[in-house]
Amino acid sequence: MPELPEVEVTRLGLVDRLDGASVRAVRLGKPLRWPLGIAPQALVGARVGRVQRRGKYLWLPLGEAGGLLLHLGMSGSLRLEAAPTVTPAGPHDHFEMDTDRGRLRLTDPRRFGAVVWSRTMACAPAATLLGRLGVEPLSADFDGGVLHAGLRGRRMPIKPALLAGDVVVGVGNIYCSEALFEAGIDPRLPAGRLDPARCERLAAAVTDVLQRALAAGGSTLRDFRDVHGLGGEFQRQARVYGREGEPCPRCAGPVQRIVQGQRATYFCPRCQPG
DNA sequence: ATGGGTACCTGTCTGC
DNA sequence: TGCAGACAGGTACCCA
Repeated sequence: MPELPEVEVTRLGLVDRLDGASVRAVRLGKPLRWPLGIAPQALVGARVGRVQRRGKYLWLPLGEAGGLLLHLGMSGSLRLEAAPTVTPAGPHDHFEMDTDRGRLRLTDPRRFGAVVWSRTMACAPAATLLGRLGVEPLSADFDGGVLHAGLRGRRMPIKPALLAGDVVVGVGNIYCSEALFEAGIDPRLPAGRLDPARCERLAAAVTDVLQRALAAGGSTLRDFRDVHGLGGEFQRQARVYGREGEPCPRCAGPVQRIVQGQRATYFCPRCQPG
């Protein structure tokens, strides 16, 4: 997916344009990960509030009508098209919400994404999905201490441990490899073995990588688009992700690719000793 | 509690 | 050219 920067880029593109919009129609395409959980007509007439983000989830408040929890899965993106430019729904458009400010559309070829109705963020099903999420990496609450405390006792390698999202949210497969490279930490190191100094370096690297990605509009490997249909640029700045065999930008040795938990990890064995 | 594996689904690229 | 197989940004869930 869309990792945290891509979701935040999406949120930033929606928040002002949708704030106060009134819902005119809701249409569903093929089934997504879970059913919507409410009749689409029940949302007609609702007024949209300010879009929020928690981890990689977006929350679209709908006033009295509750709200929608959205996830972009692996291949999803949201577009907001103004009235004159609306295009017909394609085969991968699985959710559409017409408002007086334009049409919001979820395009998601792989359909790992989700749009789920919930009364509030604090009740099920939203609360269930959000309940296990760790700290927000771009908030003041996140630092090396949080990381160190959260990883204590874990024998799982740091790469999948960071990816799991229960200590810190939003660090997906690209940014995980990038942050570990920036911090000089071996992705295979057992998570609980990271000392406070390494945790401090890693927390700083996570924050830095995510902020730079956000500034670049996120990463577009294939599917991701912002609400205007534009791709992100961060993938060009990636130091190790997707660069197996290429020279490490620091030591010029070959970048290595390994598989951890069925996901590719890219790293430099010389610059990431532990 | 931790952690490993599986499942969901489609499109694209690689190698034979 | 055709086709099988690998691979892709995520994460809930089941089981050991």
